[in-house]
Amino acid sequence: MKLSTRARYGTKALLELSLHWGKGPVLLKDIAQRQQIPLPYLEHLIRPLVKAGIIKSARGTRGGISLLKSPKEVILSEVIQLLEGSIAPVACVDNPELYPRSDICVTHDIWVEVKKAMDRVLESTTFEDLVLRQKQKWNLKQLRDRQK
Amino acid sequence: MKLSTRARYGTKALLELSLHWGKGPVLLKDIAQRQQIPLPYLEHLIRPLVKAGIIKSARGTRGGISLLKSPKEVILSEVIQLLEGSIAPVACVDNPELYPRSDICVTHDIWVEVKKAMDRVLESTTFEDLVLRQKQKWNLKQLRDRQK
DNA sequence: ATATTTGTTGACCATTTTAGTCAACAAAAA
DNA sequence: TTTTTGTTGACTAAAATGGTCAACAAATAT
Repeated sequence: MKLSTRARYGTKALLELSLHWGKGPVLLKDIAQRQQIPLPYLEHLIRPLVKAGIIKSARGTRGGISLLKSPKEVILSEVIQLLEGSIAPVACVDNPELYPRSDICVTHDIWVEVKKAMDRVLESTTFEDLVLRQKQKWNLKQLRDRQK
Repeated sequence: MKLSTRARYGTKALLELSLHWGKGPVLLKDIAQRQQIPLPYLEHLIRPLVKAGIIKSARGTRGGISLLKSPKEVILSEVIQLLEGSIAPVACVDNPELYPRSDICVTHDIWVEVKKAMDRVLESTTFEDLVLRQKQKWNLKQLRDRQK
């Protein structure tokens, strides 16, 4: 039940972009370095995000990638779906019609509930939320560091 | 983020045992056939459940496996943990101490929330619940079938 | 122009995980 | 002592994961 690195790296990249929102494009190279992601791998990861219209990319000297939407409009569940595919714990949750017995299968119902519980968290989280949380964390850390 | 077959098969096997609770041991062969699980695979799957004291096994002519606890006392989250390991979507949720940056990492916090949401479902579900749901489903199905 | 800096694409690959299989064995009961 | 079951450990095929690499394309700077 682990999330793939695709989803983890991808959300981190989008968080970087969200923190940089409104300040022009960010270099893939820089994201890769700051988030410890192999650059050639990151190049592949962002592709579905470009396709989905969440980010755009530009080549050349002042290129890089940047958010197309406001962080407020980028929902975590959507991003995970793009990078990871469905988070349903079992395939029959997504298309019960393929699994003839799922209508009398009680474990099926439980996995539906688990997925809904995950969705409630992921659908209620935007990248604006993550940005706000991040800034709070940094403030707290500064306070802690000054105490020493 | 898919559950492994271990967890799926294992919970199905335990559901079979729960439905049979109080009526003596069930043959692995029968569980394997009813739930479409390869017998030699099932033999391996049940081992952690025996070790954990949830079921016991007996060899020989009137052997098989049977529940040691009442279905009411067997919690789904515990079973999943035994068969699948932690359901935490990322490893740093389980031991943040190994990941130095998790205290300032906001994605970490989200994964914690996702895990908690899953746990709320899995920890509140016992195999008695599953048995009751199963019997309700069967009743409904009978009613539906009579309508035809 | 052309050199440099970026992103794009597709093919490739090593490692790990998953989902089993198989054979030899052990114990209980008929 | 034969039959019926579960036990154990070694083994394996296939798929998924997590990348890498090379050739290319487009923007910008000179």
